[in-house]
Amino acid sequence: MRLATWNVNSLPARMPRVLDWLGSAEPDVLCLQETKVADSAFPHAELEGAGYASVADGDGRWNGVAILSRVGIEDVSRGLPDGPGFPEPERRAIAATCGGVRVWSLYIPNGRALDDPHLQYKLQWLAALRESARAELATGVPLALCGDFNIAPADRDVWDPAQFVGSTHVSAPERSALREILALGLTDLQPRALKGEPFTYWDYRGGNFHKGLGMRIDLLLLDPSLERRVTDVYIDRDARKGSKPSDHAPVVVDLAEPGA
DNA sequence: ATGTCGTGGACGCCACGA
Repeated sequence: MRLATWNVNSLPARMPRVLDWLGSAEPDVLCLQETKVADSAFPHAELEGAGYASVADGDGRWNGVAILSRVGIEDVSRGLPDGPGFPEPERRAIAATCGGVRVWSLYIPNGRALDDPHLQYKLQWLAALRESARAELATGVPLALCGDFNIAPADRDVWDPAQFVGSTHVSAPERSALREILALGLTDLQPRALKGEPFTYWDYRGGNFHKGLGMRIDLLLLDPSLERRVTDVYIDRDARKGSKPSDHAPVVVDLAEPGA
């Protein structure tokens, strides 16, 4: 099974690129974030035409998550149980069982600045995610948490750690909240570094992509049963190139059949 | 470290979020 995650920064704006990518990468399951589309306008039919069933949770201008699958989508759940709001709950989590894997598509709050209330919201959100992950692991169904975590797990996951002192995405509380999730027994898959950089996100501004000024903030967290099945993990850096790209690249994992 | 995006409201630009 090929499983991928991609923050598309507006699905309506990115449909040509997404359809293109589905055709070339042929993922079995694709988690999307920042779809920025209301459920009533979600392009289910167009994706069905490309061979993918889809489920979504979005309310328009901001946020929005979805899961696309060609290996089934069952037991869909929207939102993060007991998650915080800002002030109301936002569309940042959807889960479904696809091909025997419990897949979560997650868009963790940005945090904005270390002294911003949004950072506390982010930490509360991660704590609620940890409790959801704990409950999911207890079911025994293979679990994959996929998405834009808005956290660079280690210093090597940003282009220059010195530039990030005092910023979100690298702070001790954020990294510690992520470590607490991993401590439940999940592995942060390390993608093959293409062109020597492990990044998944490059700001649109300043030609950052071409200068290699990126971050690894899009993560695949797998439980041990899935981690044992991994045959490859990579970032599709080419998807960040060309006309009207997202500012994120897809992260892809290939899983051998269970017991293979 | 920002020179860019995407969205939507009231426009032919601005505010906001990232």
